[in-house]
Amino acid sequence: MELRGRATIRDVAERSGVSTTTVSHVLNEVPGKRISEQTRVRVTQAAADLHYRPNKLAQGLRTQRTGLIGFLSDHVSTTPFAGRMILGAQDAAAEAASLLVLLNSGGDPEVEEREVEALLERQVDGIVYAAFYHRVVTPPQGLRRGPAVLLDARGVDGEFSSVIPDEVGGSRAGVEQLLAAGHRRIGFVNNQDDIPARTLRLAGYRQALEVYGVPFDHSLMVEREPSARGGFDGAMALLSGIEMPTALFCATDRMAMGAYQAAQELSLSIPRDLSIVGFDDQELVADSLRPGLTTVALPHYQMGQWAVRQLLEQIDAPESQPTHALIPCPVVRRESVGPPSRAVRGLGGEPQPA
Amino acid sequence: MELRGRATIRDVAERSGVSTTTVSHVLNEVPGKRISEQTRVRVTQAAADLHYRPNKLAQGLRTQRTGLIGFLSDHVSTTPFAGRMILGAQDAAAEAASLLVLLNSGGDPEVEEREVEALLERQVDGIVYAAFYHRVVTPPQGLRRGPAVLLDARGVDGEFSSVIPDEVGGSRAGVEQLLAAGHRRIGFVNNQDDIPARTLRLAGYRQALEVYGVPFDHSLMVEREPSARGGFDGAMALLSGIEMPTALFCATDRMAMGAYQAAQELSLSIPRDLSIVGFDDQELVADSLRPGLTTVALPHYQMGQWAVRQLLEQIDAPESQPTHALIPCPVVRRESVGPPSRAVRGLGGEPQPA
DNA sequence: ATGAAAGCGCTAACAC
DNA sequence: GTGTTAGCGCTTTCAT
Repeated sequence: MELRGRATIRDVAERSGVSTTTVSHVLNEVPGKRISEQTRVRVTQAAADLHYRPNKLAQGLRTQRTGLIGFLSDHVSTTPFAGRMILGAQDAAAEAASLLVLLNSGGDPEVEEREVEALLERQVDGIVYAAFYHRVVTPPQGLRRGPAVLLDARGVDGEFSSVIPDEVGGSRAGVEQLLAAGHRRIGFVNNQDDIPARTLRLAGYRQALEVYGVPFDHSLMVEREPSARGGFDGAMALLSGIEMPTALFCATDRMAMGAYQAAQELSLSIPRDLSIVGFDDQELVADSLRPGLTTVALPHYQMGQWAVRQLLEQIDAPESQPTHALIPCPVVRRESVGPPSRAVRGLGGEPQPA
Repeated sequence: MELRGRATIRDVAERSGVSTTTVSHVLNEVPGKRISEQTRVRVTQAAADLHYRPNKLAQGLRTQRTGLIGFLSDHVSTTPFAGRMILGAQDAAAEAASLLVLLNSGGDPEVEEREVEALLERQVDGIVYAAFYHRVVTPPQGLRRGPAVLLDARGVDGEFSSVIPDEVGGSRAGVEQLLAAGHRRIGFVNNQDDIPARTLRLAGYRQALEVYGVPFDHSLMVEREPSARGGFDGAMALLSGIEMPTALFCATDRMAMGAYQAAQELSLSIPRDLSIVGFDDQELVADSLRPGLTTVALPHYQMGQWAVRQLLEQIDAPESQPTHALIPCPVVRRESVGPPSRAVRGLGGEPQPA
């Protein structure tokens, strides 16, 4: 049976001896239409016999609803996080029998506009505009022409609904892991890039300290590029200081990986001599490190899900107001956090973990 | 301007004072239809004025060609490799003005069948069936009903066109890096899973040895789970042997990461005391390790591209024979390979690294 | 060089 | 309860 040669509603109508209207009524279970049990059975049977599947294209043309959702992103699909975001979006789409049409702009605004057009031409019901890391964006103009939601991004104005991770809360929770374990000198290896995460994660770090009554010490923070290299450098700088921190909070897992390398370089054992908490929960990294890295997870799946659910709502209620969601970032505990080492705390006397 | 309220071909026809037929001819540049320069201009102008964009749904209904390609996979989108595969597919699709419709089955065959149906209902022009690691699959029945290509997978019979990485060649090239650097005792930390990569990468390893006239030594190979943990264990086993290898070839980058950890544990410096080559080129890992990991890249982008290109060809030539492609796996040189350490080669007398 | 008419497969008023 | 008719927006013979 060829893609093209499928049974149509007419075939089903003929085989069951009724009109196409009736077939449509039966198969779509249109409410308010009373159909005799007999016909219902005959139609259903005929449809089954013929392996009839409605042509969604024709359906969409008629109903002005395609069950297609555009998923437009800059680099998202090549990013390790992307998958979970897309999966969340997909699952949410599936709840409404919708499918995702994927498109990558590579970050080029012109390409972006063209791609929005391509999506619109296909009569998608709405568009999710995704960024591959939390940032502020100016979405393509075309987005205004239909329902749209920003994923892992905030628009400059609040025009579109959007969903982003609760960086502050996540960061605070991460640092609190360290504080709760007894650490008071906690170095912060921050990302130097000018993105929301930088300031937000710093804010969370400060909040956590405040909760524990620990004064913020500027000399405990460094900013580097968000790579293993940057993390290594930053950690080295912090750990080579006069009064070495007993723990490090790293703005990304890759940086945390660099911090591990620095610890190794300095013959510091984790978590005995040094505790480390990361951010991102890049499984590939966090779970592969020895010991496993305690980190803060970015809720990509949930964000993807939220975006599509919100989009579907907007499609059904076109005049609704934009909503902005903040999804929590849960801490993922592994083995990189322990009590502070006496030696470096310089207090002496307390029992020391093996 | 609302999604729904877009200008139609009729609006353009009215505005330019011609029939919709003519508009269609002009806009689609139908060959053989001579249109006066005047009308052409008028139509083009009207279309531009109205921001006319054809409704692809209607077009597709009429032409039996939607410009939609189904991309169905098991777990692919949540996998770090997925992105490049999807991107390659997308780029190839773009060449034919087609879009990708993404679907994940989660590995459930029943879900898979349903999803193929969903794709078929949408009248996709063809389907790419992708696996998230190279393996042998029995594709869903529904796939037979239209053009389809297997990506990173081989069908049990050769029914569908398919594309997979040249594991043997890649593996050989990787090991040759080590041989060329002078290594002769090369440990192989293989993946224990029963998948094509296991035997194929072993075959490549043996081929490389053969080229250099080095006999295969069974005691130099271990098989472990393909994680950092497994790599650590495997490397430990090999490096603790009586005659320690001077280099390690690891079946995956994650395992290589474990091998780095083992080296650290044994105070072996890479590449001075031990050279390591991985497989996969998981950037996140390979590029973050210190020193950078020399590894063999899996050609995900190219495979994705090949799959869609092949699919498009099949769509245009429905009766063509299935083709099977093997895409080369290039070596990515970083800093984990050096000449063998004299000390561990067991020649004696040489100075020994700290 | 241009247009009328049919029809892709489906749904939705409105009849009966 | 079921059918007739029109039409979603487009392309494509076939006329003229």
